[in-house]
Amino acid sequence: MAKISDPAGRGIKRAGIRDVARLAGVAPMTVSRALSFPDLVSAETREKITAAVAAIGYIPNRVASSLSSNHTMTIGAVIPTLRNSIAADFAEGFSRVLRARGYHLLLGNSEFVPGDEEAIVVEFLARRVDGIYLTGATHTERTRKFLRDNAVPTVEIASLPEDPIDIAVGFSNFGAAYAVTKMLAEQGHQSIALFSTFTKDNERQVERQAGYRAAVREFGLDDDPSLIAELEMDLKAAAQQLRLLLARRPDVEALFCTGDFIAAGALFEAQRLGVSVPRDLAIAGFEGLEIAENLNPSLTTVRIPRYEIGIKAGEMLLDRIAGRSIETPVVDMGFEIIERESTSREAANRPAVAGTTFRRRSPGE
Amino acid sequence: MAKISDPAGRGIKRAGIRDVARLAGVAPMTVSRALSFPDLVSAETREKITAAVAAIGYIPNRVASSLSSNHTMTIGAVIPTLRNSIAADFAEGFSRVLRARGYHLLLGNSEFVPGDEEAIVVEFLARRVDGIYLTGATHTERTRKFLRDNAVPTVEIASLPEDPIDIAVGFSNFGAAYAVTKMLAEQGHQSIALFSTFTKDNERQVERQAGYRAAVREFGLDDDPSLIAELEMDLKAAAQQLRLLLARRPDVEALFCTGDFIAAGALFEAQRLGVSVPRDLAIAGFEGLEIAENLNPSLTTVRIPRYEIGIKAGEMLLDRIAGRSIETPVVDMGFEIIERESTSREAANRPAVAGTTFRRRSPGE
DNA sequence: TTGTAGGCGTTATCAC
DNA sequence: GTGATAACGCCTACAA
Repeated sequence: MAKISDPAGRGIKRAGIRDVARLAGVAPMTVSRALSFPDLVSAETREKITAAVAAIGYIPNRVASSLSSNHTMTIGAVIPTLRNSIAADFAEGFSRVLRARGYHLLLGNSEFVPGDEEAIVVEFLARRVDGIYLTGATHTERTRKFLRDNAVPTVEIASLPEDPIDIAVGFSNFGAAYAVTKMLAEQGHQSIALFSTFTKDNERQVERQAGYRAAVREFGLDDDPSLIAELEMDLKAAAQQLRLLLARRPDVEALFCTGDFIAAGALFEAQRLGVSVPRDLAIAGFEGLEIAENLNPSLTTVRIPRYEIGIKAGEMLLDRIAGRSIETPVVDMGFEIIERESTSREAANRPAVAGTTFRRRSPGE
Repeated sequence: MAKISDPAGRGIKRAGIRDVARLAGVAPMTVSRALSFPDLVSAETREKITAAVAAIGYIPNRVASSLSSNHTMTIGAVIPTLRNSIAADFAEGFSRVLRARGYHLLLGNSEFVPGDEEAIVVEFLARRVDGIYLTGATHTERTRKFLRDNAVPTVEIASLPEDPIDIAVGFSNFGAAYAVTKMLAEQGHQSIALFSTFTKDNERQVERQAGYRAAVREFGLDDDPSLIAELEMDLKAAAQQLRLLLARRPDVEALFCTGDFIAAGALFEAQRLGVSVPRDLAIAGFEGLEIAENLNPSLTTVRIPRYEIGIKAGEMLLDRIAGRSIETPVVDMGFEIIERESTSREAANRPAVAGTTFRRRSPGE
């Protein structure tokens, strides 16, 4: 294999715009124009330059152009984790929009630690990103201040913050959790348990718990605190928590999980314990992952328009960067409850019930 | 909310190193040194500068420093997709190593299209990344040439390429698939089906099919081509293909899926069809996802050290960038077959068999 | 349509 | 230990 002699890149003098200009017999500025705005250059000149670029193997230096133009064509994205996470789906839609418009994504993992997020944001600012993408709406005061002081277009994803840093695209976590709990209540369940992931520094989970609690109050459901557990987004943790729950409250009738993998883990454990779903225990998930509709019984869940949220966020942020005015700074992309076998009262007797769906906007919309 | 007046960032004159220098009463060069190499500056000067930085709210401009120093502290990563993909796990380990050493990740999605990968790589080169991370070993000739000509440290992930661009970290896809098929054969299965994802431009899947075929030949198994299907990494597609397979070959005894989600989809469909696993059909997966051990029956699979591969790749690439010599350019991180209930001969009669594991290096190691 | 001058904000280099 | 100077490679602004 060809040995790469100088990893640091020193000593290798890459071709510059001057080299191209010399070969094409024009001024450097003309080369710059020919590459950025081909229409501003005569066809003849353009061809000479194109040929020179190809001959030399010239690759423009975007670092220099960024310094000069004050645009990096880069968006910094803070994402808690890519593992088992719908955050990856948001980011994927977002990144597709960016790429189509010549922007690239600089990635930072915060691991759900606001302090880490702050450090990442500062690093992004140092790199002079043109915009910033934050997952969720829980940030340190300094993060908010940095972003506003530096006037960096910023989009917050997955929530509907009351006081957004700049713009936001998401859905009502409160409303979705409320709707699921209400649905379970209307099916006659009185003791509805809640498995959520950790609420620390995660307003999405806080909102979902709040939505659950609001429904519990409104419908006069069992409000025993031992019906609630916080755990990792992890199948095994869900299995363990289900065993603990059944030990504490063997009479529990329904279980609402704020993540489909948690619901799946609970469902699998129920099967192992001989607890029939939905006959002995109804289970509902959250997120609308592909696996939900394939489980046996199929899983009732809330479909979040993950991909669409990412795309909308990308479009809005780029509009923002382009200086176009934003009609609504906080966009609610809604959610959809998908009722399937895991909460079907009939499925207790006859399995394989087809799922029915209906769409709701978040309350207050 | 505070209005951000100027999205493009113009008109807002950020504080520069000169401003800090003036306030601290030193030269700009001294400020630069104090921030990059605090030890080279007297304690007194350092304090004055630290105070000035805080007072002004100075955030250094890394674009300028990159241009000047010829280091961007950025690695460009090409990842086919973040959805349902172990590629996200590789990247997560990789990114953690980078961050600990001050590097950041620039992300590009190739969607498994080598031409797109090439365009992304060129863009990365234009941005003068210090290193490049590629998923897999299938790249266009031009991509390889660009990277070698420009002497950019490059790591290829997930395969063991014979002719690596620079360095590589992965495992033997061939060896792992061979081992699974062999295991099934030794359990007495004669007709073993294969569900893999698309082999087009994906040498990992090509290698896995090749490993399967090698075992089929070696053990004199049923080599009916209709036992093989290519499909998306998708539970529903797996369900559909299982129905087709059972229609074609109702006598099939075992099914090897080159992805755990495919295996899960097939397992769920088998349950719906009343096909008992493993009694009527043994099923094995690939990847070693968390879900595999939680299914009922638990799923036999191949554990890939996903996270570890990412970490090793990060360490090697940074070593490469630092100019340290690399002992082995292609590192095999091995794999581990995890036998669980879904292929257990005894589980047909008594369920809930604990999984047993053993570790193997790739053949030839 | 093309070219000239100057500067973007930092760091390498060498002198003090 | 500190500072002056000259790049880094391109683009903005203006001129021809």
